[in-house]
Amino acid sequence: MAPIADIDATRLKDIGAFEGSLAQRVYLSLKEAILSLEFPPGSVLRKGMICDTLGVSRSPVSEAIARLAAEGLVEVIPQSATRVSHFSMSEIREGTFLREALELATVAKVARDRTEEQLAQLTRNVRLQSLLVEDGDFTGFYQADEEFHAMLMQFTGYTRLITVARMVSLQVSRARMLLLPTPGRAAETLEEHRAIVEAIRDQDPVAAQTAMRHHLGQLLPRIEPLEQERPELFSPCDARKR
Amino acid sequence: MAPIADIDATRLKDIGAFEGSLAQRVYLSLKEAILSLEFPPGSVLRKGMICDTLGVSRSPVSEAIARLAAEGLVEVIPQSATRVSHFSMSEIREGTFLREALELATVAKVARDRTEEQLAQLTRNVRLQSLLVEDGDFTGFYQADEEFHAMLMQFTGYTRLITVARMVSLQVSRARMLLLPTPGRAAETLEEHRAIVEAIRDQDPVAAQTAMRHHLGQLLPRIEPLEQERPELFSPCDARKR
DNA sequence: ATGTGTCAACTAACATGTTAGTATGAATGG
DNA sequence: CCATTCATACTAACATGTTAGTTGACACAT
Repeated sequence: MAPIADIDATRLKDIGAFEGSLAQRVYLSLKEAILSLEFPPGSVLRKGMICDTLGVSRSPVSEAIARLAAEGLVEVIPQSATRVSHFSMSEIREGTFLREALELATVAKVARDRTEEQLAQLTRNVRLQSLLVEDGDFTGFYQADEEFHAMLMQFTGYTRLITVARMVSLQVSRARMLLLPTPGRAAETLEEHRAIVEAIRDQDPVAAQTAMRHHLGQLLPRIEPLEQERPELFSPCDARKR
Repeated sequence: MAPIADIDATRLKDIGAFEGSLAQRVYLSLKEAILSLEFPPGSVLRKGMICDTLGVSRSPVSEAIARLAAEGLVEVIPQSATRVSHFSMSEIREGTFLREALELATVAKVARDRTEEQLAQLTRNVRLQSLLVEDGDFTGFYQADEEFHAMLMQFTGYTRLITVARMVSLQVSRARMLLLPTPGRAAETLEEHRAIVEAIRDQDPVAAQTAMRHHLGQLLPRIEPLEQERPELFSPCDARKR
């Protein structure tokens, strides 16, 4: 009768797998566990346990948690506890809004300023996606998809763009983990990517934005049903204790 | 001959003026000093000195500095020092790009979904701006300007939007401090705001975006000359030591 | 049985001690 | 006189000790 507020597991990826300062590595390890839903929404993070598991002191752990809190991945209740944030449909909607704003600006700029080399890279990526769809390699397709969008942002020449885009749509990325990819959807996605690349090829910013808007518009309707299907992952459903 | 890498002053606003945790207050105090250019770009932040000045220990100061580093306001050289970031024209350009992306999405949504009450608030704000221009109250006008944009973002119903917009254009805000407001520019700005509100009144998203794009486009050309006028504030000018 | 007050245990927040990496400058060799 | 080395001093990064606020359970009164 109490999976309501459960404790986190000790299956954090070892910090040796990452690089950078201790705090950075702890941050990445925790972030991965949260985004992969290995730490489910609502579960409690105990500093002491994390320190023991990872074999570090509380300083780097505190810094890591502070960053996660700033990004909204965890909620820290002062002097009491810190737990993994629940999903919130309003936050997810906001994330898609912000991401769309950035992606539209990105794709318009790239359509205007693209080089032949950049176009070739995009075309190559889409061809790779095509192969992966044929092979039914969804994991590979997911990666290629991510890379496609990252590539676009990189082509703007704005280095922080990817970082900001990742941050604003963190909740969306996490919710996306619950969506199992289907052959049909992957094929559709591929076509949407093709349309974007074609508009970029033609250096038509308006068409590129339209295609991107359509592409991004597919995600939210697929996430929304989750609120009914998995209500325990969302926030305002419970008036449990007290 | 060494204003090259100078030390920071002790004129931080007392943390008693802020609220929240110690770390939060230290963060706000430092941020204010950096954004107001009281800590000039390139100056070195010493943890010890900050601790003494503010009367706190290194923990909250470290957390505050970590946050400032994440936002790009300071650069920390591992094991060595942390200094206030220089201006970087490329970062400022990127900031304006990101801000424009967000403001355009914002204004389009508000133009679509606005209520009468929201329109009234915007109109009221613009009328206030008009008065302030007449009175030559530039400080007040600056605040009303900020409020105008904040209001728009608030009207979207997306709560993080303001935060994200502030963050991505932090460098721009800081650079803007070097621009002294002129009567002419304030009057122009007022007209641009009027155009935006009119498009929102007509619920015309495209016109609203056009007006907003024009409005935001005024800023960068006014910042760019600063790179020549105040080269010491910018980064890539020096190959000093070693 | 139920609402209330007290208390003990636990946590984040803060303070302080320790370590290790970097930069500076003096001493030395070319 | 200039380059190189090496020792020293200083810093951020990390570890650990301390404080104070919150929570939940239990006792007790109603």
